[in-house]
Amino acid sequence: MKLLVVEDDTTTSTYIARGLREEGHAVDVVADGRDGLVQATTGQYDVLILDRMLPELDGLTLLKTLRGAGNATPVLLLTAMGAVDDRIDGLNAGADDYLVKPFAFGELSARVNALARRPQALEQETTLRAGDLTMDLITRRVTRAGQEIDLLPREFALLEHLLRRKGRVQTRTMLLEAVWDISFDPMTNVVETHISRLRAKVDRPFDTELIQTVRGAGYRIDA
Amino acid sequence: MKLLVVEDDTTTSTYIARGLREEGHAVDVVADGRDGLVQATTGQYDVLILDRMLPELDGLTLLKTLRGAGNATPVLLLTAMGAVDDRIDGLNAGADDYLVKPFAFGELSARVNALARRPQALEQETTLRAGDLTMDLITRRVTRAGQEIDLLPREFALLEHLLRRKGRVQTRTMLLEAVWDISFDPMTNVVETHISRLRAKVDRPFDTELIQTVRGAGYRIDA
DNA sequence: AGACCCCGATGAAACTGCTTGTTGTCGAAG
DNA sequence: CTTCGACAACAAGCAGTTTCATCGGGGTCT
Repeated sequence: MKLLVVEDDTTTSTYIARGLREEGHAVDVVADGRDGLVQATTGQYDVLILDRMLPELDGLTLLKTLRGAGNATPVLLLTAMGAVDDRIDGLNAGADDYLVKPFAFGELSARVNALARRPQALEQETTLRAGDLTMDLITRRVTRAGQEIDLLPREFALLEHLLRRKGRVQTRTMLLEAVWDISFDPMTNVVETHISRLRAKVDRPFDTELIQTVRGAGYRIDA
Repeated sequence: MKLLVVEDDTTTSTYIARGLREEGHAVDVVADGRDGLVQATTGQYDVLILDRMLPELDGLTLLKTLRGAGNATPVLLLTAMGAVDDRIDGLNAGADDYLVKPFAFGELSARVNALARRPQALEQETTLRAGDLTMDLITRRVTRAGQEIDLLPREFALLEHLLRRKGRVQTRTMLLEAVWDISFDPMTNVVETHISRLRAKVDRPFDTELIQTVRGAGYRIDA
């Protein structure tokens, strides 16, 4: 199993790394957040072990960035603080599990194994992603490249529908049915109108366009 | 170490109990929530292992009741569901850790030991916060920017509910269910009314607004 | 009586869908 | 190869509708 440890305290990181290697894993170690992000995005890891407090780039930010980029590698967050709030922040940021320092090595090992074993994307239900776009269905927040976008209810519904069938073309009829709940052609261009508005908020301010029109067929979202 | 297992599925409970006894712990087992509550409050346990779904009295309710009564025994929550939301609910209710079924015994053991080792009462969430707002659930005091705000009972309940799910949008229906305990639409604007009153006390006198309306969806609190 | 809460009315603001005019794309004819 | 026409998609403005905020009256419980 290939693991990445991002931890600035060398005492801790060598302790973790040695233990995991003894269990037969391939372990990479980096000491700051920026290197961590690079390494995490380029290497194919089974689990990331991430300290919350890091130089250069804080662990939570790193995690958010990673998730924002669509990376779903299981993350175990190490935190020095034990307050519930911190855990919640961690889970919200996209961590799959957390561990409060100090911890026994056996505990870390158990959790790492649990994470690797767990069928991924079991969580995902609450957040939809496409490229650098994130849509959180619970908080009802949409962000792209870290920037928050606020959408009107209909726009939100439309984007949600498109994201849920990412990559597949949705015809006007399908969209009318799903988002407007009408099964006849209203003889107007409601769909086009709303796609246009959605684009103005979601695509226009950024460099790559996520919402694509398939002429003669419909629309599709794709990274 | 003295442990209590509250679990209705006998297969699981005997599996857990046997394992823990082999490690030299004293283990009591009860099969429903009501017995669990009685046992937990009377016996002096080091850790409680609590199933989330229980007959008679649901695990989460049990936990809340226990915490409400000032009992700070570390609790490990077992949950069948893996969604982040459930974990957050669990942690909010006062759990110290959770474990998603199915799990390896070693994992359970590691966590139980970790909980017992951990200096207690470090958690005990009695205050909710959002930005410069503080809500103390014991003294029932709410302050913002150092200034005390007094709320009517319903307003207090509403704010508490929103704070407990900080960041997440709560629909009118959810609020009616949770704060008013009614599961039908009363066809009136009770919620809006109380939100309005709450805002007058909590937001209006200050510069940033914590209570946000998400048009077409509901309300959300956020710093 | 007092405190608290629900209700209905009212006005304001937000949202949506339509209309209209513009731009873009494709294919066939010149 | 270019031009033109038809059709598809887009964008902006406007107006009807829906949703929300606020207020005061009246009911209810203590």
